[in-house]
Amino acid sequence: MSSGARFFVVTIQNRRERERAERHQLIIDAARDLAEAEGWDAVTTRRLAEKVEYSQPVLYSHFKGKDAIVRAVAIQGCGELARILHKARPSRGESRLRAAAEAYLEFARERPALYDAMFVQQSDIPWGTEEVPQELLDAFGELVAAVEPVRGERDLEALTELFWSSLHGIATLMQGGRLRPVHDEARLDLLLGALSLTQGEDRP
Amino acid sequence: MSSGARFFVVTIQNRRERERAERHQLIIDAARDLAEAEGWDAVTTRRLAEKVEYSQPVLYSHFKGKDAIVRAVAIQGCGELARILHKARPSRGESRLRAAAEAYLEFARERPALYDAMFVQQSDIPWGTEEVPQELLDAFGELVAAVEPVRGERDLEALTELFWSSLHGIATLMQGGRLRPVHDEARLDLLLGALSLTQGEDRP
DNA sequence: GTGACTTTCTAGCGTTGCTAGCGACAGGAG
DNA sequence: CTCCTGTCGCTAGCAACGCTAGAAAGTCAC
Repeated sequence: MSSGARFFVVTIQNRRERERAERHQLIIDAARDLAEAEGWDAVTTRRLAEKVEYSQPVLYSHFKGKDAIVRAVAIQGCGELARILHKARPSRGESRLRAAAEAYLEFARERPALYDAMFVQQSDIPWGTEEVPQELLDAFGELVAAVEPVRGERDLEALTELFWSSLHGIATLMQGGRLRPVHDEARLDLLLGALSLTQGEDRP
Repeated sequence: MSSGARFFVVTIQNRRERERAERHQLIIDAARDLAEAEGWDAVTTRRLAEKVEYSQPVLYSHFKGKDAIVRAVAIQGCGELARILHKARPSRGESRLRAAAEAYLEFARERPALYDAMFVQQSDIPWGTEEVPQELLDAFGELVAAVEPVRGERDLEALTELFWSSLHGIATLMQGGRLRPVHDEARLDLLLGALSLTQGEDRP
């Protein structure tokens, strides 16, 4: 086997790997689009296969199962959320905390299916100490940065977890129609007021 | 048809209705037990029918479908949560808000499947203005009562919604393993401190 | 007993996630 | 050019799902 032939083979393999990677992403995108258009119940392996114009078994050559596809969508969604939070900058007179909160809630409201895959549907994404996907760390990092200015003497990580939890609770209960839309504004104001280091004089 | 016969018929119908009601409850209990033991994925109509020792179609003579069974479990779960919150009284030096929060989180932790049916799985339970189940109003009412002492000048209903949202966010993210257990205590302390009307002097 | 009515079960439909095993095709060897 | 080999994607099918039609069993007044 000549080195030329080897080189040839390698480039062919590269092309194949590239095509495989493209198809991999195609599946993820199709699953996300289908879920956002018709909800996760509509995302069946048959419909997904039809959408990417391959047969079902092809999906299983890329992902271990349907759960793994949802997980891939979720992780990429975290990357997107991180980007959105990073771009969210306070307008005049607005706190960074408020800008982040509003961006987070808007994301959850506008992309409910994606949000669902990320934070509601239980998946075996390793959130613990081991091998957390970078996209997740990025998103959480953005929240930490937004909380930092109001941290005071409080534990930054715990405070960020509380901020995130509150936003998550609001987002999911709203999505389920369990909160009264009349209070949307007041609820957020109360959260931001409560988390901020005000001494109480600027509360209504 | 004599009046005696009519009376007889009526009592027989009463007995039948009573037996039907008992079986109705039996199905709900079986579904809840099965879900709590093995998760909602394990609650199939076949397994449920087997557990109540009837065939599948019997389930459909009581409920419109599987969703309706889950909904019934959820509503009764709300009643149970309301009772637990009502019994939750602060111990020495503890605020009522903290007692309620701890009881709520303990409920979510100890009965994750039940909690899931109540507040996570989307159902068409009418949360809006029309025909909200009484159990739900009771549970929310208990939260309102717990928030009232710290309300200050703030809108009581919006503040309660925020309190509930924060607890719900903490509960669900914890359940998914998305929060670090190390911060469990600090997170709750921060929430209670933030929501209370402290002037900041008692924050660490 | 008999006939009408209710209740319950058997059996099956269409769909789901997933997989075994076949056929087509590309690339290297002679 | 022809054969061989290994990769690749497809067809077809499995078990389990929610749900339902229609048969079978049971119950009651007469």
